[in-house]
Amino acid sequence: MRRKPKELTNETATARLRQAGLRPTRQRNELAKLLFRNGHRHLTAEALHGEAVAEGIKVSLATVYNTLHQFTQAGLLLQVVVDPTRSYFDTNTVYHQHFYHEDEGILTDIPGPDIAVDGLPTPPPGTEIKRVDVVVRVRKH
Amino acid sequence: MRRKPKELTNETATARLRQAGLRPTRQRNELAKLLFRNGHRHLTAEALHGEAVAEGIKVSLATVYNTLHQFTQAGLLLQVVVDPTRSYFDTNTVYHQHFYHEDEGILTDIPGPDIAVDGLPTPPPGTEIKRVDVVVRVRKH
DNA sequence: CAACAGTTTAGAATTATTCTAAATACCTGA
DNA sequence: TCAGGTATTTAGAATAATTCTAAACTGTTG
Ligand SMILES: [Mn+2]
Ligand SMILES: [Mn+2]
Ligand SMILES: [Zn+2]
Ligand SMILES: [Zn+2]
Repeated sequence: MRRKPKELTNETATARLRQAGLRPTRQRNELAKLLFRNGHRHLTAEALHGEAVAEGIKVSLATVYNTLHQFTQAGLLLQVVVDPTRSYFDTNTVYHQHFYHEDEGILTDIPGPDIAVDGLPTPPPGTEIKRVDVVVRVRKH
Repeated sequence: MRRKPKELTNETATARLRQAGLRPTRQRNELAKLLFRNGHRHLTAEALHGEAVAEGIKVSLATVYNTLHQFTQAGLLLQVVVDPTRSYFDTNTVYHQHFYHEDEGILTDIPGPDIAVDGLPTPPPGTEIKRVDVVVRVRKH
Protein backbone atom coordinates (compact mmCIF):
# COMPACT_ATOMS: atom_id res chain seq x y z
CA MET A 1 0.00 0.00 0.00
CA ARG A 2 2.24 2.76 -1.27
CA ARG A 3 1.23 6.39 -0.92
CA LYS A 4 1.24 7.85 -4.38
CA PRO A 5 3.13 11.14 -4.42
CA LYS A 6 0.23 13.06 -5.88
CA GLU A 7 2.48 15.54 -7.68
CA LEU A 8 0.59 18.39 -9.25
CA THR A 9 1.39 18.94 -12.87
CA ASN A 10 1.79 22.47 -14.01
CA GLU A 11 -1.40 22.06 -16.00
CA THR A 12 -3.41 20.95 -12.99
CA ALA A 13 -2.10 23.82 -10.95
CA THR A 14 -2.89 26.26 -13.71
CA ALA A 15 -6.41 24.91 -14.04
CA ARG A 16 -6.99 25.17 -10.33
CA LEU A 17 -5.82 28.74 -10.29
CA ARG A 18 -7.96 29.70 -13.24
CA GLN A 19 -11.10 28.25 -11.77
CA ALA A 20 -10.33 30.17 -8.58
CA GLY A 21 -10.19 33.33 -10.63
CA LEU A 22 -6.47 33.81 -10.19
CA ARG A 23 -4.11 34.44 -13.05
CA PRO A 24 -1.72 31.50 -13.21
CA THR A 25 1.69 33.02 -12.86
CA ARG A 26 4.92 31.13 -12.47
CA GLN A 27 5.07 31.90 -8.76
CA ARG A 28 1.48 30.96 -8.02
CA ASN A 29 1.86 27.74 -9.97
CA GLU A 30 4.97 26.73 -8.09
CA LEU A 31 3.51 27.59 -4.73
CA ALA A 32 0.31 25.72 -5.53
CA LYS A 33 2.37 22.68 -6.44
CA LEU A 34 4.24 22.83 -3.15
CA LEU A 35 1.08 23.36 -1.16
CA PHE A 36 -1.16 20.77 -2.74
CA ARG A 37 1.19 18.05 -3.80
CA ASN A 38 0.69 15.57 -1.05
CA GLY A 39 -1.91 15.37 1.69
CA HIS A 40 -2.89 18.21 3.95
CA ARG A 41 -0.49 20.73 5.30
CA HIS A 42 -0.35 23.40 7.97
CA LEU A 43 2.35 25.96 7.42
CA THR A 44 3.48 29.48 7.93
CA ALA A 45 4.49 31.95 5.24
CA GLU A 46 8.11 31.70 6.31
CA ALA A 47 8.00 27.91 6.13
CA LEU A 48 6.53 27.88 2.64
CA HIS A 49 9.03 30.44 1.47
CA GLY A 50 11.86 28.40 2.93
CA GLU A 51 10.60 25.31 1.18
CA ALA A 52 10.35 27.13 -2.12
CA VAL A 53 13.86 28.48 -1.82
CA ALA A 54 15.13 25.02 -0.88
CA GLU A 55 13.64 23.64 -4.08
CA GLY A 56 15.22 26.33 -6.15
CA ILE A 57 12.01 28.23 -6.79
CA LYS A 58 12.58 31.95 -7.14
CA VAL A 59 9.88 33.79 -5.25
CA SER A 60 9.94 36.62 -2.76
CA LEU A 61 8.53 36.44 0.74
CA ALA A 62 6.12 39.25 -0.13
CA THR A 63 4.71 37.15 -2.93
CA VAL A 64 4.34 34.19 -0.61
CA TYR A 65 2.30 36.34 1.75
CA ASN A 66 0.24 37.75 -1.11
CA THR A 67 -0.36 34.32 -2.53
CA LEU A 68 -1.36 32.76 0.77
CA HIS A 69 -3.91 35.48 1.33
CA GLN A 70 -5.21 35.28 -2.22
CA PHE A 71 -5.55 31.51 -1.95
CA THR A 72 -7.36 31.97 1.33
CA GLN A 73 -9.80 34.46 -0.18
CA ALA A 74 -10.33 32.11 -3.07
CA GLY A 75 -11.17 29.29 -0.69
CA LEU A 76 -8.12 27.18 -1.51
CA LEU A 77 -6.69 27.65 1.99
CA LEU A 78 -7.89 28.34 5.48
CA GLN A 79 -6.09 30.57 7.93
CA VAL A 80 -5.78 29.20 11.46
CA VAL A 81 -5.09 31.35 14.50
CA VAL A 82 -3.47 29.50 17.38
CA ASP A 83 -0.27 31.30 18.19
CA PRO A 84 0.05 35.00 18.79
CA THR A 85 3.40 35.14 17.05
CA ARG A 86 2.56 33.65 13.65
CA SER A 87 -0.20 32.68 11.24
CA TYR A 88 -0.78 29.21 9.90
CA PHE A 89 -2.40 28.30 6.61
CA ASP A 90 -4.21 25.02 6.13
CA THR A 91 -4.61 23.20 2.83
CA ASN A 92 -7.53 21.25 4.24
CA THR A 93 -10.56 23.42 3.61
CA VAL A 94 -13.29 21.07 4.73
CA TYR A 95 -14.69 21.64 8.21
CA HIS A 96 -12.39 20.18 10.82
CA GLN A 97 -10.56 21.08 13.99
CA HIS A 98 -7.00 21.03 15.33
CA PHE A 99 -4.53 19.84 17.83
CA TYR A 100 -1.92 22.47 18.52
CA HIS A 101 1.34 21.05 19.82
CA GLU A 102 2.56 23.96 21.88
CA ASP A 103 6.09 22.67 22.38
CA GLU A 104 6.83 22.30 18.72
CA GLY A 105 4.51 24.88 17.23
CA ILE A 106 2.89 22.23 15.05
CA LEU A 107 -0.74 22.00 14.01
CA THR A 108 -2.41 18.71 13.17
CA ASP A 109 -5.92 17.83 12.15
CA ILE A 110 -8.10 16.10 14.67
CA PRO A 111 -8.87 12.78 13.03
CA GLY A 112 -11.99 10.73 13.08
CA PRO A 113 -15.60 11.85 13.03
CA ASP A 114 -16.15 15.53 13.39
CA ILE A 115 -16.06 17.12 16.75
CA ALA A 116 -19.47 18.26 17.90
CA VAL A 117 -19.85 21.45 19.83
CA ASP A 118 -22.98 21.28 21.98
CA GLY A 119 -24.68 24.04 23.83
CA LEU A 120 -23.89 26.81 21.38
CA PRO A 121 -26.16 29.70 22.25
CA THR A 122 -27.86 31.96 19.76
CA PRO A 123 -25.32 34.50 18.61
CA PRO A 124 -25.83 38.08 19.80
CA PRO A 125 -28.63 39.90 17.97
CA GLY A 126 -27.63 41.33 14.62
CA THR A 127 -24.80 38.88 14.25
CA GLU A 128 -24.36 35.58 12.50
CA ILE A 129 -21.92 32.79 13.16
CA LYS A 130 -19.17 32.76 10.60
CA ARG A 131 -17.17 29.85 11.90
CA VAL A 132 -16.60 27.78 15.03
CA ASP A 133 -13.00 26.96 15.78
CA VAL A 134 -11.89 24.36 18.27
CA VAL A 135 -8.25 24.15 19.26
CA VAL A 136 -7.07 21.35 21.51
CA ARG A 137 -3.78 22.48 22.97
CA VAL A 138 -1.49 19.59 23.80
CA ARG A 139 1.92 19.31 25.41
CA LYS A 140 4.46 16.59 25.88
CA HIS A 141 4.16 15.25 29.39
CA MET B 1 -31.25 46.28 40.64
CA ARG B 2 -28.19 48.43 40.54
CA ARG B 3 -24.82 46.97 39.65
CA LYS B 4 -22.53 47.72 42.52
CA PRO B 5 -19.25 49.18 41.25
CA LYS B 6 -17.10 46.62 42.98
CA GLU B 7 -14.13 48.97 43.33
CA LEU B 8 -11.02 47.24 44.57
CA THR B 9 -9.41 48.93 47.52
CA ASN B 10 -5.69 49.23 47.49
CA GLU B 11 -5.60 46.75 50.37
CA THR B 12 -7.58 44.15 48.49
CA ALA B 13 -5.39 44.53 45.45
CA THR B 14 -2.26 44.25 47.57
CA ALA B 15 -3.57 41.13 49.27
CA ARG B 16 -4.40 39.52 45.97
CA LEU B 17 -0.96 40.24 44.61
CA ARG B 18 0.74 38.88 47.70
CA GLN B 19 -1.16 35.64 47.65
CA ALA B 20 -0.23 35.32 43.98
CA GLY B 21 3.41 35.65 44.99
CA LEU B 22 3.86 39.05 43.36
CA ARG B 23 5.33 42.00 45.13
CA PRO B 24 2.64 44.65 45.38
CA THR B 25 4.10 47.67 43.66
CA ARG B 26 2.25 50.86 42.86
CA GLN B 27 1.92 49.91 39.19
CA ARG B 28 0.71 46.38 39.81
CA ASN B 29 -1.81 47.62 42.36
CA GLU B 30 -3.21 50.21 39.99
CA LEU B 31 -3.41 47.79 37.10
CA ALA B 32 -5.06 45.15 39.29
CA LYS B 33 -7.66 47.70 40.33
CA LEU B 34 -8.41 48.58 36.72
CA LEU B 35 -8.56 44.96 35.67
CA PHE B 36 -10.64 43.54 38.45
CA ARG B 37 -12.87 46.38 39.48
CA ASN B 38 -16.05 45.42 37.75
CA GLY B 39 -17.12 42.19 36.09
CA HIS B 40 -15.08 40.34 33.55
CA ARG B 41 -13.00 42.01 30.91
CA HIS B 42 -11.19 41.12 27.71
CA LEU B 43 -8.52 43.57 26.75
CA THR B 44 -5.25 44.12 24.98
CA ALA B 45 -2.08 45.53 26.49
CA GLU B 46 -2.53 48.73 24.50
CA ALA B 47 -6.11 49.10 25.73
CA LEU B 48 -5.16 48.63 29.38
CA HIS B 49 -2.30 51.05 29.04
CA GLY B 50 -4.60 53.60 27.42
CA GLU B 51 -7.08 53.21 30.22
CA ALA B 52 -4.39 53.67 32.84
CA VAL B 53 -3.09 56.79 31.18
CA ALA B 54 -6.65 58.14 30.87
CA GLU B 55 -7.10 57.74 34.62
CA GLY B 56 -3.87 59.52 35.32
CA ILE B 57 -1.95 56.42 36.35
CA LYS B 58 1.72 56.63 35.50
CA VAL B 59 2.87 53.33 34.05
CA SER B 60 4.86 52.41 30.98
CA LEU B 61 3.64 50.14 28.23
CA ALA B 62 6.51 47.74 28.97
CA THR B 63 5.27 47.39 32.52
CA VAL B 64 1.75 46.74 31.30
CA TYR B 65 3.08 43.90 29.16
CA ASN B 66 5.19 42.57 32.01
CA THR B 67 2.29 42.74 34.41
CA LEU B 68 -0.19 41.06 32.08
CA HIS B 69 2.19 38.17 31.59
CA GLN B 70 2.98 37.90 35.28
CA PHE B 71 -0.72 37.93 36.15
CA THR B 72 -1.28 35.26 33.54
CA GLN B 73 1.46 33.06 34.97
CA ALA B 74 0.02 33.59 38.41
CA GLY B 75 -3.38 32.46 37.23
CA LEU B 76 -5.08 35.82 37.65
CA LEU B 77 -5.59 36.19 33.91
CA LEU B 78 -5.99 34.02 30.85
CA GLN B 79 -4.51 34.83 27.47
CA VAL B 80 -6.84 34.33 24.51
CA VAL B 81 -5.65 33.93 20.93
CA VAL B 82 -8.21 34.91 18.31
CA ASP B 83 -6.63 37.57 16.17
CA PRO B 84 -3.24 37.28 14.51
CA THR B 85 -2.50 40.95 15.11
CA ARG B 86 -2.94 41.22 18.88
CA SER B 87 -3.27 39.34 22.15
CA TYR B 88 -6.20 39.53 24.48
CA PHE B 89 -6.19 38.97 28.22
CA ASP B 90 -9.24 37.73 30.07
CA THR B 91 -10.04 38.46 33.71
CA ASN B 92 -12.40 35.50 33.79
CA THR B 93 -10.24 32.53 34.66
CA VAL B 94 -12.89 29.87 35.06
CA TYR B 95 -13.41 27.54 32.11
CA HIS B 96 -15.49 29.20 29.44
CA GLN B 97 -15.49 29.99 25.74
CA HIS B 98 -15.82 33.03 23.51
CA PHE B 99 -17.59 34.87 20.80
CA TYR B 100 -15.20 36.87 18.71
CA HIS B 101 -16.84 39.79 16.95
CA GLU B 102 -14.62 40.08 13.92
CA ASP B 103 -15.90 43.46 12.77
CA GLU B 104 -15.17 45.20 16.02
CA GLY B 105 -12.36 43.10 17.37
CA ILE B 106 -14.29 42.43 20.55
CA LEU B 107 -14.31 39.27 22.64
CA THR B 108 -17.28 38.27 24.77
CA ASP B 109 -17.92 35.29 26.97
CA ILE B 110 -20.36 32.72 25.75
CA PRO B 111 -23.11 32.79 28.37
CA GLY B 112 -25.17 29.99 29.78
CA PRO B 113 -24.17 26.45 30.57
CA ASP B 114 -20.78 25.41 29.39
CA ILE B 115 -20.23 24.39 25.86
CA ALA B 116 -19.61 20.71 25.48
CA VAL B 117 -17.12 19.45 22.96
CA ASP B 118 -18.01 15.90 21.95
CA GLY B 119 -15.97 13.47 20.01
CA LEU B 120 -12.58 14.56 21.26
CA PRO B 121 -10.13 11.83 20.36
CA THR B 122 -7.31 10.65 22.52
CA PRO B 123 -4.46 13.09 22.16
CA PRO B 124 -1.41 11.88 20.25
CA PRO B 125 0.79 9.48 22.26
CA GLY B 126 3.16 11.18 24.65
CA THR B 127 1.00 14.28 24.85
CA GLU B 128 -1.62 15.52 27.21
CA ILE B 129 -4.40 18.00 26.64
CA LYS B 130 -3.62 21.31 28.22
CA ARG B 131 -6.72 23.22 27.24
CA VAL B 132 -9.58 23.16 24.76
CA ASP B 133 -10.47 26.50 23.25
CA VAL B 134 -13.63 27.18 21.33
CA VAL B 135 -14.01 30.42 19.42
CA VAL B 136 -17.29 31.26 17.77
CA ARG B 137 -16.55 33.89 15.17
CA VAL B 138 -19.49 36.19 14.52
CA ARG B 139 -20.10 39.05 12.11
CA LYS B 140 -22.79 41.65 11.68
CA HIS B 141 -25.10 40.56 8.92
C1' DC C 1 17.66 52.90 57.93
C1' DA C 2 21.02 50.16 54.99
C1' DA C 3 21.30 47.06 51.59
C1' DC C 4 19.83 43.97 48.24
C1' DA C 5 16.78 41.86 45.18
C1' DG C 6 12.93 42.78 42.55
C1' DT C 7 10.68 46.20 39.56
C1' DT C 8 10.10 49.88 36.35
C1' DT C 9 11.25 52.33 32.34
C1' DA C 10 12.91 54.76 28.04
C1' DG C 11 14.35 53.61 24.17
C1' DA C 12 16.38 50.37 21.16
C1' DA C 13 15.66 45.95 19.09
C1' DT C 14 13.09 42.19 17.13
C1' DT C 15 9.78 39.89 14.28
C1' DA C 16 5.94 39.07 11.59
C1' DT C 17 3.62 41.25 8.28
C1' DT C 18 2.24 44.96 5.05
C1' DC C 19 3.16 48.71 1.96
C1' DT C 20 5.28 51.27 -1.99
C1' DA C 21 6.29 52.11 -6.40
C1' DA C 22 9.08 50.49 -10.04
C1' DA C 23 9.97 46.50 -13.02
C1' DT C 24 8.01 42.51 -15.12
C1' DA C 25 4.80 39.12 -16.90
C1' DC C 26 0.29 37.56 -18.52
C1' DC C 27 -3.47 38.14 -21.71
C1' DT C 28 -6.32 39.83 -25.24
C1' DG C 29 -7.66 42.08 -29.46
C1' DA C 30 -6.11 43.38 -33.80
C1' DT D 1 2.52 37.62 -33.60
C1' DC D 2 2.53 41.47 -31.01
C1' DA D 3 1.35 45.92 -28.76
C1' DG D 4 -0.76 47.71 -25.02
C1' DG D 5 -2.95 47.49 -20.86
C1' DT D 6 -3.55 45.46 -16.50
C1' DA D 7 -2.23 42.24 -13.01
C1' DT D 8 1.66 40.58 -10.55
C1' DT D 9 6.11 40.50 -8.49
C1' DT D 10 9.63 42.36 -5.83
C1' DA D 11 13.28 44.83 -3.03
C1' DG D 12 13.34 47.44 0.40
C1' DA D 13 11.15 50.58 3.44
C1' DA D 14 7.55 50.91 6.77
C1' DT D 15 4.47 49.35 10.44
C1' DA D 16 2.92 47.44 14.68
C1' DA D 17 2.95 44.41 18.41
C1' DT D 18 5.93 42.84 21.53
C1' DT D 19 10.37 42.00 23.88
C1' DC D 20 14.86 43.33 25.45
C1' DT D 21 18.50 46.12 27.77
C1' DA D 22 20.62 48.24 31.24
C1' DA D 23 20.22 51.95 34.29
C1' DA D 24 17.30 54.12 37.85
C1' DC D 25 14.13 53.23 41.42
C1' DT D 26 11.41 50.91 45.15
C1' DG D 27 9.62 47.33 48.39
C1' DT D 28 11.21 44.36 52.00
C1' DT D 29 13.77 42.79 55.70
C1' DG D 30 17.03 42.65 59.36
MN1 LIG E 1 2.10 39.50 17.53
MN1 LIG F 1 1.55 39.16 14.06
ZN1 LIG G 1 -6.22 21.41 9.42
ZN1 LIG H 1 -13.69 35.35 28.62
